[in-house]
Amino acid sequence: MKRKVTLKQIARELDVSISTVSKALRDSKEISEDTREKVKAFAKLYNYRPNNIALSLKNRKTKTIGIIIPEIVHHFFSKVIRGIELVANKHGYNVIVGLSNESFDKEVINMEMLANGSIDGFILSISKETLLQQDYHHFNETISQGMPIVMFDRIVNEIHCDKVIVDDVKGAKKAVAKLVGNGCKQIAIITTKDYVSVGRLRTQGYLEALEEHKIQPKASLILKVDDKLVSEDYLDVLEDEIEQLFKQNKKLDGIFAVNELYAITAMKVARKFGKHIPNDIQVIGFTDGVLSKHATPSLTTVSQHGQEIGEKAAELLIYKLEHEGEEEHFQTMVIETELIERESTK
Amino acid sequence: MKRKVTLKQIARELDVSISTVSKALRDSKEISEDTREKVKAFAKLYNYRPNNIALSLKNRKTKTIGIIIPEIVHHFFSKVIRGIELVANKHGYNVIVGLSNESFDKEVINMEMLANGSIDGFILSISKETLLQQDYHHFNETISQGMPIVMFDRIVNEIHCDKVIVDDVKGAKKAVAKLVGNGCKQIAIITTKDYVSVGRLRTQGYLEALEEHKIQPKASLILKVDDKLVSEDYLDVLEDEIEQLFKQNKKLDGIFAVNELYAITAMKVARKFGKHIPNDIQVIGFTDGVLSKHATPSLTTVSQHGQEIGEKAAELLIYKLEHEGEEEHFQTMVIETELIERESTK
DNA sequence: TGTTAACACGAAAACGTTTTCGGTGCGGAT
DNA sequence: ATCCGCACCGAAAACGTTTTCGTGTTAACA
Repeated sequence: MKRKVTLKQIARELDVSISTVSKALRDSKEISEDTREKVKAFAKLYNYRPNNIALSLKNRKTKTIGIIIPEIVHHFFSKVIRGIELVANKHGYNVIVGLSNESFDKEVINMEMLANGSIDGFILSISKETLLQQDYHHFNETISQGMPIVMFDRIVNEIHCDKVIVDDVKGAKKAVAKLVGNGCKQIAIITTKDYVSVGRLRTQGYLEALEEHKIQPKASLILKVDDKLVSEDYLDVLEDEIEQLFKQNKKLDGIFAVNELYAITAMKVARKFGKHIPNDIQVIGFTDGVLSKHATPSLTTVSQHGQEIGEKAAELLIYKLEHEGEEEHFQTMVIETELIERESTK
Repeated sequence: MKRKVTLKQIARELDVSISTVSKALRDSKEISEDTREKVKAFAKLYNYRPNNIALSLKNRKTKTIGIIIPEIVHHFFSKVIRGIELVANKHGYNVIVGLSNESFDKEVINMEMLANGSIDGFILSISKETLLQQDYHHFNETISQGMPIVMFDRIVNEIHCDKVIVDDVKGAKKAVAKLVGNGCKQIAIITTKDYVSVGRLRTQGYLEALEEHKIQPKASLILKVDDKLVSEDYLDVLEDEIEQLFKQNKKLDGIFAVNELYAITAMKVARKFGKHIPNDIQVIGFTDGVLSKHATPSLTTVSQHGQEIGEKAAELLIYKLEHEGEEEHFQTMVIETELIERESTK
């Protein structure tokens, strides 16, 4: 077991000073051709690589980006990570991920752990619990310490930082307009409780679309599920609630669901009620997921372009990191959604 | 913007030495009650937190685990990460992830980037390209530098390190035995080309199960797809190949697929051929995926317990890290698979 | 011969910690 | 008066770099 070789060891072996070795390796003109060659040869032989930690300490830059997300077993979030990793790597950065698991405490702890020198900046999506408690002190504190943050998807306006979001309202409008255009008269929405920003925005889009098409919204067509139900364990409860929706609206012929699972479950319920998709009832989901593509029938969906979100977020952050000291100016980037038409609509 | 406060600043403000501050904060008996209180109060006021990088440099430990996986947009891998993160955090470790994207070069580059001091050890799953080229020098090099590695899922026996795997052979046998037990006479396997270890092992399990039940394997029942086809873009090609399988075996009544996508696609093809699942043909997949659960019909599958794999891998690694110097002894941990029965089998 | 400039290299500081090893001052014992 | 021990604190090294500044040697030049 040969430990990693350091400048000091090379210096000792070659009987020169540490500075000479360092300079030689960095091709400084100060060092004679002769010693430069000698040092380089030796370094190559022993496979010398500068120690990242020492460099980080010296430069006060870690070349590392911290990611905090609520959950990683999730198609959307993993796509975002992929996007971040892609451009981070291209710029010589690494990514270190922390999972909040939708918990406020874990979010805070994770951020504190990373903020003490381990990373140069954050890219994050806020946990549900944090959104619920509306306690954002940890974001403000890290920002005030000079550490830039980029938020994506689940954001809050109060925080002064760069943001990358999807136009949830517009995406939802597109979907609902599609249903209307396809002849649906009774369009329901299956959404989450209001405190999660994206649920609220998509509901807003639903309402706006109805209004634009002069359709009176009906309370019975708006199903707000507790979003613990996304966690796959409460599937039965979710199914029950959707069944109620069907029973209360016999003439239901269109469903817009704010996520993939709700949509898939709605299709399952529809089938149970003997309704044919898309002839009797049409369904549109909202997500980047893998379920939509491979379900039967495959699901028409509003794609969020998770990877692109990640890429943009990383670009914004890295720009901030490499242009420090310039006047602060935060932007909110909106990624266009795309309606991907599949078999669940006409 | 107030930068993070350091020991030196506290020392200057309080007119004591750096050492005194450090000791006071760590409750050293060397420092008088008085100054201890004073220092602590000041530190608390300015929200002092020791700089991780400096600590890492001093201790030559980063308390960080490097993960290298081929792909993150993948249910199995993200579950593994979740497991790793869980126990890592419990022990005060962070995780930093690198994606090889199934490329040998990216795997090497990522490892080199992290091995220079950024992390204490690796948890990784080998990329397909690496398995194909059988070039494992980067693993051996990092190990010989004293950095422990734990491999999971896709491993090679040549490398001397801890490993966490699923009993692919046994899992496959369970699945095929189930099909046999359910009365299937013509059981096909849809698998990958041989160089990916898991595909090979699962095929082996398939063959062993047949043998145990005195069934002659037939070459036409073994479909080896190029595994670029998992990438969702070659779906049509995959579908074609499976159609050929159906055409060549009119009496096909059981399918064992080595991953979720193959299984789902097989069900799609079956439906196209007018076969009813599970009455005419039964299907079993191999994975932890989300598709299986929500497909119609839902898919009977061999679960790999990805999260548990991650947890065990992290435990192995952390044990190694915290018991350095003890005699080397590598173990290979086998996580039991579980056959989850759903609607695609009788 | 004395001055200067170029060249080649080393010492040391700095990044932020922790820890070892010495102090200093003081009270009590001899 | 001398010595010892104790309580309290600081200097300095160490982790591995990079970089600034200084210094010695040599050759060129007046």
